[in-house]
Amino acid sequence: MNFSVSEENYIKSIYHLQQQSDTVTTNSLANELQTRPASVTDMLKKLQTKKLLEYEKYRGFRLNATGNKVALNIVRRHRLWEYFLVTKLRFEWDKVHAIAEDLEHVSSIELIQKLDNFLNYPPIDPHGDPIPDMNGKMAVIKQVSIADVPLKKNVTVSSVGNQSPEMLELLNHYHIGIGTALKVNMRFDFDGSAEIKVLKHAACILSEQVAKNIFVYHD
Amino acid sequence: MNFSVSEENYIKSIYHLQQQSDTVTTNSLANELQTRPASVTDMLKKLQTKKLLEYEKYRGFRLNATGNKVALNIVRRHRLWEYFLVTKLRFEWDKVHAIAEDLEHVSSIELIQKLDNFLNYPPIDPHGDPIPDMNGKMAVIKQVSIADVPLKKNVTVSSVGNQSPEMLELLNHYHIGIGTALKVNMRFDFDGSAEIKVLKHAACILSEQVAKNIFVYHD
DNA sequence: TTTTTTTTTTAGGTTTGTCTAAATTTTAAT
DNA sequence: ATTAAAATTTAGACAAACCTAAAAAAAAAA
Repeated sequence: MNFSVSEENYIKSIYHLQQQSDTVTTNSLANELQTRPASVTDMLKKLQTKKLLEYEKYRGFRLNATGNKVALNIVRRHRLWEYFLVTKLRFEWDKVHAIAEDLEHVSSIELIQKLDNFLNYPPIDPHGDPIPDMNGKMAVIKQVSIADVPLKKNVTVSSVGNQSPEMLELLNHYHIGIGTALKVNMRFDFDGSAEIKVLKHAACILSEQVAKNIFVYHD
Repeated sequence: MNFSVSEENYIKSIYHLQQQSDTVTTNSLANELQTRPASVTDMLKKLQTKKLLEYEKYRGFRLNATGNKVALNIVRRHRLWEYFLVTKLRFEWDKVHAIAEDLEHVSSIELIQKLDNFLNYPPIDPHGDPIPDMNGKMAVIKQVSIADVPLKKNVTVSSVGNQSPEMLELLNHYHIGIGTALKVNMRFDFDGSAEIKVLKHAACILSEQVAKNIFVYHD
């Protein structure tokens, strides 16, 4: 089934609000979408007719199994585009959300599959959130900072805590970005610094302050 | 200024129809957009208020300088996305139009600039049409087939005349695709076959039939 | 030059997604 | 348990983009 941009935005927002509280209220959704409660009620009726919601008047609502699947698909598209924008087009992390918000509504299934393949099936987006696969499954992610990851394990950078230009400068210098594969050779207890090795580049030392801000995942 | 998807589609279609005949008629535009003449008239009024058109009732219409700039920008987005879909996501040439039709309406300027940079500023899209630059300028393209290009010149594949699976198989085998840089080492008058060299691959011989179907450009 | 045909525009209606203001229901407070 | 406050829904409007049917203008034919 196919959904309008508006419908998709409602579905996605309901999904996000459900992560925090099981059922969602009209007001919170109106707030999330920067719209009016009356508009929300209108759309809820529509989504209910399309059988994506459990909804009882005045009682709140939640996505049913179908709605959840649809939501996960939208989230998948959003996060894949974010990953693309950061790793391929070299956008900075904080600039990609708005653009991905547009791109996510281009709903060709083949497009998204081929994009996923092109990006090498990344499990995590640049903000550290997991990317659902075709069936809506996402990896349960053991995301740790370089300060905590086991030594000698091959890991992949998933996100960075501090996005200041200064941090960016440092990361660029050491060839570290989202998706970079690296391993921690050793860690010095004296100051918490870590020696890391990025493929094809010389090993380098990161201070504890930096290490704590680089998050990685491993399988 | 920002335009709705509908407005953009009208602008783009007027631009395309103008390539053939200087002024455009209501009926031809309705036909191009698969819509009704009455709807076209409605939109023309709107585009006229937005000062993109020269339009006299019952007399036909055409884009003015501003409208033309807007149109070229949409064409630029469309063709860059087509190039992306074919060269990066490995879509076949005939499958990309519909998807690019959606992507072209995502109108972040920064997105398109970075995409252009990522793709290495391609001057020609996978159908052999020139890609306008930021200012709407496009290269006048000397597009020739491998059967006609001068020997020893560095050229880039811009499009392929025959898109059958058989042709694709052959091209893949020789590592030839849209954007591939190659040169023609020699050509045999006996049968019109050509020896070509693709970077990092062994030289190979293409029959005249194949050579005639591979179009290239050079600066 | 009339008449006929074709093209284009106007008039009025529909759908989607939004809004405001009023009514209703639920929740909280006295 | 009432009453007051907050949340939600209904009723009725509006803009964008489309539609059909009828009117008007231009082009073609007699």
